[in-house]
Amino acid sequence: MDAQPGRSVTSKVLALLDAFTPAGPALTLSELARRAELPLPTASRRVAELVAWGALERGDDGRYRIGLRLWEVGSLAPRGLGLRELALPTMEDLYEVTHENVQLAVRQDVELVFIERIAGRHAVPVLTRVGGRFALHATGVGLVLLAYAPTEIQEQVLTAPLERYTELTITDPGRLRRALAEVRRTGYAVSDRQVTMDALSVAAPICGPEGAVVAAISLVVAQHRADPVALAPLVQAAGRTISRSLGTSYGSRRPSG
Amino acid sequence: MDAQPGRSVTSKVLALLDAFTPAGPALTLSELARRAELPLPTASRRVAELVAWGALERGDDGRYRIGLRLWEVGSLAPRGLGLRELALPTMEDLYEVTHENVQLAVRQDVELVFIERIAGRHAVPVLTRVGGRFALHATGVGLVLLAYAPTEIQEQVLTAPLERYTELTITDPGRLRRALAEVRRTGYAVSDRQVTMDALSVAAPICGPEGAVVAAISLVVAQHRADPVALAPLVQAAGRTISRSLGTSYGSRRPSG
DNA sequence: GCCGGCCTTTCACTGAGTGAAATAGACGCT
DNA sequence: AGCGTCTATTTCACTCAGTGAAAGGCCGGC
Repeated sequence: MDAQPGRSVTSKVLALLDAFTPAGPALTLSELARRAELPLPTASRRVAELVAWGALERGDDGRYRIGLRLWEVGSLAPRGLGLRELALPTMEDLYEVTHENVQLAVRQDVELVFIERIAGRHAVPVLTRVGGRFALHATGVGLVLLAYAPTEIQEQVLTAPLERYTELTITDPGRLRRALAEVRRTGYAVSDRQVTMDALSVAAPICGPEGAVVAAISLVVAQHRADPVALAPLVQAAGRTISRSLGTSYGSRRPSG
Repeated sequence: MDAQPGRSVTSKVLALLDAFTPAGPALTLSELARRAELPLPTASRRVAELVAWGALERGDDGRYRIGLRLWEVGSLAPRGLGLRELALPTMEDLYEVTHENVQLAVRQDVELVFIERIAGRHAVPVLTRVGGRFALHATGVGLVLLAYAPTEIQEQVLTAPLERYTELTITDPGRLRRALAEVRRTGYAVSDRQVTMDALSVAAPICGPEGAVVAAISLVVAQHRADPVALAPLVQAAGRTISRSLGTSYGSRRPSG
């Protein structure tokens, strides 16, 4: 083969799936090939197989989209829908009591992924999307997930530049390190206007059967009417409730994130 | 290669993903190889690549599960999370008004797939699972999806044996054909104790921008206190509301299901 | 000790996958 | 009609990624 050797067929197939993003969920074959860095004929053949299986779907407009079959398989992810199913009742309780945004997230490498969100119609608008990613160092859930992450992950985040979202975002590694220690000491995290200047979030850890932190839950409220200290026990209690349900089910053991 | 020629690498990778089911979401490599009908070394290599990418995750127990990365990609499916996001507010309204189970489903080939469910704590327990499949001929959503499906799909369902769930399940092709005509005439479907003897569901279609039926929404209520004729307008209105939001967004055009 | 599961590595073979090039359709502009 | 640019598919000869039988390694149970 003339192409750069060392590229497996599997990696090409996965690169095609990787080409889809929240910003561009519908792509032509050419776009797909460009993003996956594959020659057009190769992309054409792999895509045809993916469509035949249902991993991709071709719309009337000729563009390809992620297929329902892939969504079905994805829904079997324990850290995705599995976690959501267990957490949702508790999240709804938290929403009923506060009528504020409730968020559930897990860590994937050095980022967080939002698993579920209950957005009150009258609550602060949040820009997060279920299935979307975000940096660990700014949000409440992110601080919790980072505080309890393995050391090597923490170091990776602390040594890389910390993106600034507002003037209150922690971008100094030393300050972040102290903030994480505080999270571990108190058992909850507060992100005060570190993502947007109008919002504040309070987050607590969710633990798996072995006691390791596998997810985080948070309340996002309008900053001006927020009392983090009053909200913390509420969020922590929710976290503990979900941790308990995790202990009794959750497939079985925790996959290493 | 000694193996049966004609099996592409891609098909093997997809077969590995296919091995996971709601009943068995955590598999050892050997189980995985058996279900995908692959020799162990082959499965081992493909699985290693899938794990490296994040499509699969390996737990502390050595079992493989669907990975979060695959859930992320799956969440980009327009007919999955995309549809859910658009429909959820309306579904919540329907729930607030009735406090009964609200279900959202789409058709995939000759079955239906549940996209979302709001299950009231005090409502009839339903056995459906988000991401789960079901036959088209019994449920309310199924009857709607089948009534507006392409002729070849209808014929496929009508000529195959119709599984019986209760004594009221329609298993006669002629009767089913008449039921579907009635659905098309009235614009809604009623499944009266055709899945379980305690539940009744009323369903209405959801249409895409081109007018084609792309999904169905239903209320599932306890049979003894149900009044289908009273519920129908409510469900139909919800269906129309969601259809309207579909017209203005939904990525763009409808993929052929 | 020995067997039954697990899973990974070795090694020589070979056809599935390859991509440049050619083909062909679909649009827009002049 | 003619040209340019975008699409996507098909052809064809080459070759290396993928292959699986067999061997090796690692637990636990008996």
